[in-house]
Amino acid sequence: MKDLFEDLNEVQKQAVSTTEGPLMIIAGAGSGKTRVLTYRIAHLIDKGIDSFNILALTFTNKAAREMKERISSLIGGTEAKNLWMGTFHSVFARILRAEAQKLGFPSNFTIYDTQDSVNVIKKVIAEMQLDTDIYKPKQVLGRISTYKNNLITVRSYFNNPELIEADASAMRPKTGEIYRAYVERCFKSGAMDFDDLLLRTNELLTRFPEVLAKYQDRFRYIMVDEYQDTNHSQYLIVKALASRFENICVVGDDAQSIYAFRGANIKNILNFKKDYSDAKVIPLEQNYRSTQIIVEAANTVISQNKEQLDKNVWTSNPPGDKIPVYRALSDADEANYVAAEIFNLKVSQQKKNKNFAVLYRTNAQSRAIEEALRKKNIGYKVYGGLSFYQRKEIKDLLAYLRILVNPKDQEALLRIINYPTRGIGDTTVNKLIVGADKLGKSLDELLENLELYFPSLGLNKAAFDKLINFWTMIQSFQVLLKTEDVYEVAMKVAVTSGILRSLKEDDTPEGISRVENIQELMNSLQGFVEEQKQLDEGDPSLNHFLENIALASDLDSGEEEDDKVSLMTIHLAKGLEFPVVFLVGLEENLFPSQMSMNTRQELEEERRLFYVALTRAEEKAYFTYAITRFRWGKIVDGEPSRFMEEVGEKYMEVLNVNFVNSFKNNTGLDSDIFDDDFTPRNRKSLKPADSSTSGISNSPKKLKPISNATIANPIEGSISALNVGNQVLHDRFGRGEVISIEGDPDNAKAVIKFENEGEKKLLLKFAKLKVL
DNA sequence: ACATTCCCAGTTTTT
DNA sequence: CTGGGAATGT
Repeated sequence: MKDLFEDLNEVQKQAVSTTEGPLMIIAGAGSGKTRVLTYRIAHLIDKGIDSFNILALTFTNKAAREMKERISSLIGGTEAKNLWMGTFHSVFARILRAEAQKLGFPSNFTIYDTQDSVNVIKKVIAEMQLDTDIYKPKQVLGRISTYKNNLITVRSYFNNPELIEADASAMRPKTGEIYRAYVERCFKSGAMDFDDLLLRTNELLTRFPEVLAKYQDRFRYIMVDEYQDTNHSQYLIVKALASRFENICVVGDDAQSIYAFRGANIKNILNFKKDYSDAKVIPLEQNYRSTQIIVEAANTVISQNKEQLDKNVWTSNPPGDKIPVYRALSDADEANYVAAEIFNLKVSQQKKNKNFAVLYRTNAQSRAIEEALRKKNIGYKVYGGLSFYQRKEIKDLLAYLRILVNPKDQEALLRIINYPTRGIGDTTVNKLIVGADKLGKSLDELLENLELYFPSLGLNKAAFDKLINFWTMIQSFQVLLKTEDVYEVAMKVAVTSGILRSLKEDDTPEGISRVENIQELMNSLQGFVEEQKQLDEGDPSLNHFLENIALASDLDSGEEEDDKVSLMTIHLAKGLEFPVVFLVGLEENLFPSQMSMNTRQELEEERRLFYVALTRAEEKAYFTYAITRFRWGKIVDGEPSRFMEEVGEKYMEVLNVNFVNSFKNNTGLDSDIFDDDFTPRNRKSLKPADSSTSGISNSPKKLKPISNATIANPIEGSISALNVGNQVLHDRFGRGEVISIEGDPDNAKAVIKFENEGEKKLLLKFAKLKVL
């Protein structure tokens, strides 16, 4: 057995060896957080603590799996066998399965994904005959989610005049009613949504002290990763479980909190010391991942945030390259540049595809990149977006399987009762629903005894027969499930239900791919069965399979071995690292997103997101932005993201802004601005980047007709003509006067006194200034 | 009851 | 431009 401490620096050692009492590890980006966590767990077990008594909560399944593997390789798999490590959602889903009856849920409750939840809300809104323009299902669900994450149950909602008033004054007075109906419907369906997994756990631990005691006693050592992204509901669970032994270790980085939009509360980490007065705090500040340029650039940006804990992330790594900034003419140009650059680096530096990641703010941005990579025959994988299990054909087949496990799952039942079409139309289904409501029964109870209820439903004979046929088929699957494994059953379902047949009728490329997807689902079912059979305590049940995929993220399914460029949103990239990272779409209104510029808090979260993105890079980061971009089928103009301005020219190398022209046109500009630093080396950097790399010329003359505003190069229009004393107009800050100009031409900055915003120092190549 | 067409709204991020 | 949902036609 190796010495666990030999691979660690002093601070890390301290973090690993502090096993008793509350501990907060503030782990800067790339500071070896995962290493500390895994070693700490290994150390605990090494010390003789039974792994049965350890609970480790991670943010993704992938992180959990990787950490488990690393622990196993440190101390051997059998030692760590009983360790509970997983996401909040999966760990507490497991506990809820064991205790569900106490809460009136079946132990095989279904887990609704967001789509399911939205569908339920839609139906509720329709039944209440509310206007979906006012009650937008997604928004309503978001509201409900916020309530749940803050432990506001339906009952406490109606006891809280402030909440009722808030919804009323937001012109949505029925929100509470929808909330009530939604919760009731989920309960009747034996279903929990994502938020329920946490909310119901809280309910379980509060209402049943003996249950709380049981798990408190079991989990004597608790670790929480990514603590900055826990929401109130999660916070309370951890607090309750840890309150007996207080051996709680939380790890996080407030600078990387990027999930406020789904209820994460950064106060949890900021207030840890208040919650546990004897808490130790250990900061991990040495970054082992990135070059100095990257670390310092990231620090510079994040230092603009007001709300944060003091820390000083540093690195002893080499300085590395400056961050190239590519100004693209369009999203396609941007994508071509990225693809060309990847191609070049593969040739010149023998890099592999998997050394690259392209990170973007929104999933929709992947398209252009994909196209460019395909053209150059560079293998890539897109993570996130529409995940495999969210595809219609997959959800359809899964709905059949869900019914078998939990016949009360109304969402699933309604999805398939007439798919593939079998003559059970809306009229029939509505009669069923109304009848079920009147009789106080669930749909499956009606179908189970249809002869009995038939007279009161007002159905015709034809409909009756079709329903009987349908339900008989479902029953036959249920019988099959008792003897056959889930793969066999799923195969039978796909064939007998007619799903496969109806999909095969469609021989368009999309149709063919749908059949392939079904095939792939079958493969994964087969893989699941085999894997579970091999495990000591494997559980090859259908129930278990469905839970796995309900809580799986797209990150989990990747075959790591493949040599592919990774394309993903920044959110998904959290916790990952790549030698070379392209940060694309750095434009105002895209990143930062236009939805997130209303309050300082929102903007600070975007800034943290930028920090996360930049710190994923080990050796080299690139910034790109496009001055025009296709968005919802239209071309829209973009201007450079403020985040580049915030990074500062010190760390960036602007590739392709045509300064030569602006120099020639220079008429009244103070000459000493250029005299300073205009050495040959700098002159070289002033040239536009080699346009052959992008395949598109940078020359303004060849610009596609875009709007006038875009053709007016901000540099030509501003630097050359800009003098101290000029009156200028800025898009965001309004009118102002130029106080001074400084710096070399490609990085000239001006201090401008704005009428309303006061004095600001702006990097001219990014500030879109209009001289008045 | 079902298929086809047409229109519109939406893009922030996810367990 | 896409996908969902309504409207329309058979």
